[in-house]
Amino acid sequence: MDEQARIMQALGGVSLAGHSVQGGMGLQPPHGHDGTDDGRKQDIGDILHQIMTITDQSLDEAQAKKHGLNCHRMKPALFSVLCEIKEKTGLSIRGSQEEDPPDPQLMRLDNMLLAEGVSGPEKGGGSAAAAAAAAASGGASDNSIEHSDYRSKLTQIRQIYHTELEKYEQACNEFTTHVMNLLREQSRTRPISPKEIERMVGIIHRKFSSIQMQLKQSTCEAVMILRSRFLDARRKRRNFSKQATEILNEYFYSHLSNPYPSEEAKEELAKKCSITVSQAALQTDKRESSEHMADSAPQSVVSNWFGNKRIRYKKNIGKFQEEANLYAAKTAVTAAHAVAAAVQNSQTNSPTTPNSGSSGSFNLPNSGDMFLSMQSLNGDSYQGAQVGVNVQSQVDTLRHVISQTAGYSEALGGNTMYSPNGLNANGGWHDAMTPSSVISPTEGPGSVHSDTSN
DNA sequence: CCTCATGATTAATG
DNA sequence: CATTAATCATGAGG
Repeated sequence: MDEQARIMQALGGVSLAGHSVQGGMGLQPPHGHDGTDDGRKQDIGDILHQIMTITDQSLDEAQAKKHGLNCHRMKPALFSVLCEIKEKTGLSIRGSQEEDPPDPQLMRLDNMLLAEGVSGPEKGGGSAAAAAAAAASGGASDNSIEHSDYRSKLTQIRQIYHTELEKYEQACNEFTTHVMNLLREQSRTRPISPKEIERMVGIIHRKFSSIQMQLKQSTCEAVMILRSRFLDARRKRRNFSKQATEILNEYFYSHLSNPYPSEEAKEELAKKCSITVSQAALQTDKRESSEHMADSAPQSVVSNWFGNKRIRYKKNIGKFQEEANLYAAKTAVTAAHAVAAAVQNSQTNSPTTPNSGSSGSFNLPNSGDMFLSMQSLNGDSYQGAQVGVNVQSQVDTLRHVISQTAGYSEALGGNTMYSPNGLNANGGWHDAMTPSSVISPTEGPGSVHSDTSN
C-alpha cells in the first residue's frame, strides 16, 4: 500500500518533471508527504489529468507521455476500472443479439450448394460424390454426353467457389488478426477489454460471413442457370429415335382399344426402346433422396409418350390415320396369320359377322376381303413385326385395318371422326376389355378373346 | 425467320 | 397415384 503510493508519487513526479508539462489549470504539484489518502487521490488526479489532456499536446509529447503512463505502476488498476466503466456505460452494447440465429437464408443456400454438389465433398473422392452425380444422372452412369458438359461446368463453378471461399477465409483471418493486434496494442493505452476485442472479432466475422453469403448466393444463381441450361429436360428435349417411336407406335396401335400399358408392359417397352437407342431421357430428377432412385426414368418416359399419344390421337384422329394404317398393317400381317390360324382351328367357317358392337361407328360392308385389303395395305415395308403379340392385340389391329378400309370405301376419307373401337363419342377410352364391346369380324362367337390382361 | 411435331411439365380430376 | 388437358420449350424442316 504505502510503497505503491510512494512509487506512484515518484512516477508522477518523474513524468511531470521529465516532460515539463504544466497542465496550466489547477494542477497542483505533488506534495511531499506520503501515505495519506489525500496524497493518493491527488496522484490519481494527476494521472487522470494527464490522460485527459494528452490529446491537447503534440504527437511527440503525447507519445512520450503515453509511454510514461504505460509504465505507471497504477496503470493496470486504472485500466481495469476504465474498462469496467466503459462496459457499464453501455459503450459495448450489442452483446445481446450476438450469436447464432442461424440465418435461414444462409442455411438454405448452404443446403442447396451441398445438394448441388458444389460445397460438398470433392469429386475425386468418388464414393460420396455420388450425391451430385447420382442426382444428376439419375443413377445410371450412361447418357452422360450431356452431363459431361454440365459436370465440367459444375466443377468449374465449384473451383471458383472454393477458391473464393478460401480467399475470403484467408482475408478474414488476416484482417481479424490485424485488428486484434491493433486493438491489443491500443489496449495498452486505451481501455479496451479482451471482451471487447472478442466482440470486435465477432463483428468482423459477421461482416465477412455476409460477404460469404453473397458469394454463395451468386454461386447458387450460377448453378441454377447452369441447371436450367443443361439439365432442364424441357430445354434439352431429344426426339426419340426412329426405332423407339416405331416400337411405341406399334404397341399403341396394337392396343388401340386400351392403350394403357401396364407397368410391366411399360418396362418392357422402355427396355426395348432404350436398348435400341441409348436415349435415356434426362428425367428431371427430383432432388431429395439423391442416392437410390433406380432406373425408373425410362418407364415414366414411356408413360409420357403414351399420355401424349393418347391425347393427341384422340384430339385429332384424322391426322393419325395414315400412321395408324401403317402400324396396323405392319402388325396385322402376323396377326392375320395367327388369327387366321386360330379361326381355322376353332371353327372351320367364316364367322357370320354379327357386327352389333356398342360403338357401331363402323360397319364393314363385306368381311370377305379384309385379308386382301390388309395385304394391299401391307405393301413391302414389313419387317420384323413382333411375335409375341396376344390375340387381343391382333384383333385390335385387324379391327383397325378393317375400319380403315371401311372408312375409305364409304365415308369421306379425310375428316371421318370415326371412333375406333373403344373410343367413345365424348372421347376417353371406355374399358374395351369386355369382348362384347366391339365385335370383330374375325372373332368367332366364342373363341379367341383370351388374354385381355394387357 | 416461321411453323409444326414432340417430349416434358403442370394443374386439375377422380 | 394414374390420366387428362393444357402448356412449355425445343428440334427439325420449310
